Amino acid sequence: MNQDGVPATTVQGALFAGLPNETVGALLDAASLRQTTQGIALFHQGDPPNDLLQVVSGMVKMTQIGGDGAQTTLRVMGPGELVGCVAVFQQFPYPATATTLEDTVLLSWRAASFFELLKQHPAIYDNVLRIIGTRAREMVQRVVEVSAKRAEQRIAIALLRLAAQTGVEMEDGAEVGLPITRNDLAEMAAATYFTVSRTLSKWQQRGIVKSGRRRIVIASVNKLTAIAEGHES
Amino acid sequence: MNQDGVPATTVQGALFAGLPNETVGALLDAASLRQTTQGIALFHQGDPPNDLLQVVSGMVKMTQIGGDGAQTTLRVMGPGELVGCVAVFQQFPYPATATTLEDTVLLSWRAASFFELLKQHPAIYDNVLRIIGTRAREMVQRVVEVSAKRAEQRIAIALLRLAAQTGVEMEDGAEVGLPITRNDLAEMAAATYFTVSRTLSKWQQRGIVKSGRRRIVIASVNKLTAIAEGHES
DNA sequence: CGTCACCTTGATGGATATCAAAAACCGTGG
DNA sequence: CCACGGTTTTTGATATCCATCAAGGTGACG
Repeated sequence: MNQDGVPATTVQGALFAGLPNETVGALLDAASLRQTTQGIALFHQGDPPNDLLQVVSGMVKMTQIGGDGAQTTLRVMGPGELVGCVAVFQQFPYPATATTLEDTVLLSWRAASFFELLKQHPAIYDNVLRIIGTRAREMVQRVVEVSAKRAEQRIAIALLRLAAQTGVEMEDGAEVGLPITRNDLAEMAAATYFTVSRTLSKWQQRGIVKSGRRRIVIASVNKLTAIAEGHES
Repeated sequence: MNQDGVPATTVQGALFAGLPNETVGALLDAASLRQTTQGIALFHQGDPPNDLLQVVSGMVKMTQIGGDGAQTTLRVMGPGELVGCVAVFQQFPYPATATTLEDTVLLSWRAASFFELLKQHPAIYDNVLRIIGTRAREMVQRVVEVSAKRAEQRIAIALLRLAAQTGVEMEDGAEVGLPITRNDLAEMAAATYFTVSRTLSKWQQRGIVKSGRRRIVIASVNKLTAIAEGHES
């Protein structure tokens, strides 16, 4: 891998944090590169967890589809994040489907070879533990949000999170850095796209956001944060 | 600890699974016993994560209280389960408050001494990783439930989960094994106790449950499961 | 037997989903 | 450049779920 043009010094992500160069090298040697276009499913909910993936560039969303057909987006993952890590370590079927939101490059390890690496380089354990622990805390956070907050707040939270992950500064605010439909946002916020549309319209009138087709600019992060926290007007 | 009357062979819980006797002994030696009555807070949301706890007997519930005062019960934990494990391993403030639901006995490790043990007995890592990974998967599950299901389904799910954790067989069904108020159930199901009361009344009329003051018996697990899965009448 | 905690039930309202229809937008192929 | 077709978005009307408010009932326990 190193000779593939990915020098170790540019490697980023919680998996590699604080590891000696030798271990980083071993990880990279065992990985393969995977490139995809937008809209590709990296794996499907229910598949056996054969591959551990790390986003190098691009974005991936994790969605679960319930028995009744309702889609829930669990999270959106960007560069440096591990996709499918809990499933791989626990050898459970992937609980959700991973879909690319744009052209995406990934590092990929076969589960078996990753376990091999873990055995040889126990230092990786710490990072894995940290990553999974962080994942657990994030999900706890989401449970509370969905349980206790109203749709408008959840939409604000989802938008702010997206902006933090992908936002690009504009002269008139922060624009979400990838094309996003009302429906995408609805799945992230546990609402319908009707409600999302109405909410964005209302915010636009108040000058909090500017939105177009597949495009949202946050004009006032402060006001949106206030809404997210329940300090409603 | 061994000499305190808790022979290693009776130790249970995912933390000890598969460990050599020597390691189990070291864990027990480093632990202290903690006994509490019902209704005691073991730690509070926001406290520094000083102690790792394992339930030996009894039940503990984890609740988070939001800025607006709304309580959400994240989960109920029984014998063998680790309370506060993610917070301790990540050294983050406890995200929720742990309260005993009945008289409870716990094993307790100070965070520092547990990390010491981890270093000396790396085999524990595997178990910790497994426990936290399982926690993460459970929380993902909950996100989907709360996002996509209706109140009646969530109540059914909460009841079935409680029965699985604490249920005792009766001649007329499975009784939830601890006193539980409508309000408790409401916090678990992200609903109000009014809705819980109405729902239980309806189910009682249909012969699915029998409920009294702080007491619920599931007369038909099958029917309740059908409701939980959305196969409504 | 009074008091407190818990539970039930009804009436009402608000938030949000659902249904319906049309408008805006965008890429594409003529 | 323009017309077309599909996707996305908006907006309105309505229905539904569930929270909220209000009032009283019921059981446990000192």
